[in-house]
Amino acid sequence: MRPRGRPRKYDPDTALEAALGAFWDCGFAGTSLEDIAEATGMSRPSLQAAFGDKKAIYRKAIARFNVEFLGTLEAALFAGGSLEDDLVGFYLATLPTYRTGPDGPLGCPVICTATVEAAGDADIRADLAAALDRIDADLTTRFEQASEQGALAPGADPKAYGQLAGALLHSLAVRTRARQPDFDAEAFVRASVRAVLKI
Amino acid sequence: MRPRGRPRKYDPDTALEAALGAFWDCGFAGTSLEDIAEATGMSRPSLQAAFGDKKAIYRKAIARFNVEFLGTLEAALFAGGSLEDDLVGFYLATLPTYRTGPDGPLGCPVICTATVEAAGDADIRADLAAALDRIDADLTTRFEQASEQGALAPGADPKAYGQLAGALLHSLAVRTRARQPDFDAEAFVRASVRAVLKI
DNA sequence: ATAATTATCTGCAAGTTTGCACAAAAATAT
DNA sequence: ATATTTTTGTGCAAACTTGCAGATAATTAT
Repeated sequence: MRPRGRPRKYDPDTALEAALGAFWDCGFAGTSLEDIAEATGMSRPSLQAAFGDKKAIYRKAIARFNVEFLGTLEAALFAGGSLEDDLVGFYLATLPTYRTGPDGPLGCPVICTATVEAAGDADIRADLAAALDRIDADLTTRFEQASEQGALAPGADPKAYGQLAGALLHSLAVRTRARQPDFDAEAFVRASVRAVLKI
Repeated sequence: MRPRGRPRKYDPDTALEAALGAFWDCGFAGTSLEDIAEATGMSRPSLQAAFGDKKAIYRKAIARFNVEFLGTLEAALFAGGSLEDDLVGFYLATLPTYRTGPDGPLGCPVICTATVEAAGDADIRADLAAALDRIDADLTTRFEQASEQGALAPGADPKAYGQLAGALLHSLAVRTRARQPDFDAEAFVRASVRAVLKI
């Protein structure tokens, strides 16, 4: 059953996805409300009425991305394979996303655009820290699981390995957006996982 | 002997350092020429006459930072200690810089602010890629040196280890700016180095 | 039908941002 | 002294950005 007033012309979820695309390209400060309006097909006043000001739009778009993307990563990380396979699968699962973009790979919208704003904005900083924490926690859980199954060296600290593995993800995001000419993401992932797992 | 015309009121190097401070805080897009003028004490037209437009100021400020900072890091990396000590020293050498900032740690001005702009600006992207490449190359050289001295596993690829070690630096930059509440940079560095070196 | 509700659209007003033109100032060269 | 050179400073014009007010449209409730 429909709500009472005039029906929305645009689906909020679709609009947030389009808004994310704009922020992904140019970052928070580099994107104007006009850019977002163009990307979503909505007018500025409609955007503001639906989501709030620019910062609110940004945070909602990022939050929406995190739900979906981190879910995908967690599925890969806990796919039930060997530790090496699951880790490699975890990183490779980012690549279709990190490589999207109208004119080339844009990396991760959170790591590559929220980091700048984190210095001056406590809310965005907390959002970013929470996202990084969740990645660390997921990876730590996976290493704990591996440790229980004897797939990790006896004295190894799962939390330290979780943070180390998280670091690879951050770098992958940055390197993808920077487009280092000779960087091969797949080779980097496989070699790094093997090095970390002492294979 | 002085040059011919009216003497400069401000030292270009000092001005670029002040401009870097402004960009470090708010990023490229988030910093206005007025902000830079205030930080340097110069008027906007003087800034433009001395360095060019905003992008030119940014690139010169970043280039100046890179010369000094990467020099410091290289000195730590090739201090002549054990591989573990030199690597730990390399990362710890970043912390005084990464932790500076008027209201909290700001991370690395290159990794944390150039990455956003890299998507839309080929020049800044090339600058960033070159900086990341140089870090990778430095670390690779150090691992090659270690390999020759038998301090690395026989089959290990120094380039892969160089990229892995570079990744830790990228993450350190991002994490510092994000201020994860429970993140301990020194512990992260020591544990990660030990894990990578299979100790 | 009429009222009530919700969303959209047009337009404006205030503030920012940028780049440039032009005049003034401070030094050296002749 | 006068001209030349270089930097600095004031001011303006154009474009952009943002937020909001008020009108219009589309739907449901009575």
